Amino acid sequence: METKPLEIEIGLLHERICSALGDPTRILILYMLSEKGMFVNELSEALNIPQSSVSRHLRILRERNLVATERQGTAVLYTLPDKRIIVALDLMREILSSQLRQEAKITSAIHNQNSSEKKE
Amino acid sequence: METKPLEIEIGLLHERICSALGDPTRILILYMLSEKGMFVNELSEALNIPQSSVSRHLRILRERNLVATERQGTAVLYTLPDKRIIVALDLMREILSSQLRQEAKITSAIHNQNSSEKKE
DNA sequence: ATTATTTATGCGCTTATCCGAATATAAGGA
DNA sequence: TCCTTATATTCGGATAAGCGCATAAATAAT
Repeated sequence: METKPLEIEIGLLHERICSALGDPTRILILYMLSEKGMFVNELSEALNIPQSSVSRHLRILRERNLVATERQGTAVLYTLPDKRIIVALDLMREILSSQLRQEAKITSAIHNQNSSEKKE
Repeated sequence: METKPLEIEIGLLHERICSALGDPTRILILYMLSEKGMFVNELSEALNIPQSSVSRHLRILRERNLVATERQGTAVLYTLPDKRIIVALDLMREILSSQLRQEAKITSAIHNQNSSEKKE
C-alpha cells in the first residue's frame, strides 16, 4: 500500500494543526490569547473551567507550537506566537456565516411557499 | 452560568467546521474534490478505503454543507461548493511548514553546539 | 527546611469517534 | 417484476478524547 506525498502532508497537517482545533475550549483559548498573553489561572477563571482541564488543553496547544510559554515566577504566561491560526479560524467563521445566511434564505423561502400555498 | 456570544459562535464554529476537519481522510477528500467532482466509488478507490467508510465521511461533510451532492442515475457526484475551506487549510499548511522550518533550524543548532562542545 | 502559590500530571471513568462487514435503500435497465 | 449498480445505514467492537478529583512538581518567600 503506497502512501502518496499529499497524504503524508495532510496526515501531518491533521496531526499537528487540525486535531488541536478539535475542541471548542481550545479554539476559545486561542482567541483569548490573540488579545493578550494570559496565565493558566486567568484562563481558568475567565473560561470558568477547572485549572487541570485548562492545563491539559494548553499542553496540546503547546506540543503543537500553537502557543508559547514564558515562566514568570511560579506562574506561566501563555502567548500566541503565530497569529495566522486566528486568520485561518476567522476564515472558517466567514464560511460558517455564509452557510447560516444561506440557510436563513432557504427557511424563509419555505415559509413564503407555505403561506402562498395556504392562499390557494 | 452565563454563556457569552463569542463562546456560542465558537461552539458553532467547532461543531460545524472544525470538527469536520478532525479526520485526515476528510481533509484529503476536500482536497481531492477541490480538483474535480467525484463519485463515492471513485473516492473509495482513489483513497483505497472501504466504500462504507468513505460514505460516512462524506455524510459528515455533507451535513455541514462543506460538500454538495448531485444525483446522476444511481451514482452521486460530490463537489466542493465553497473553495474557501481549501484556502483555510492551505493557510494551516503554511503555518505547519513554518513550524517545520523552525524545528529544523533548532535541530541543526543543537548539532552545531554538540560538535563545538566535542572540540573543547 | 517549611510553606504558599501556581502549574502539570496520574487515575478512573464516561463519552465520542472510527472502523469493517453486512444489510438496506435508491435508481435504472432487461 | 427482477436484477444490477451505486450509495447509505446499521451493528458491534475497538480506540481515542475529555473530564473531575487528587496529587506531584516547580518556584519563591519566610
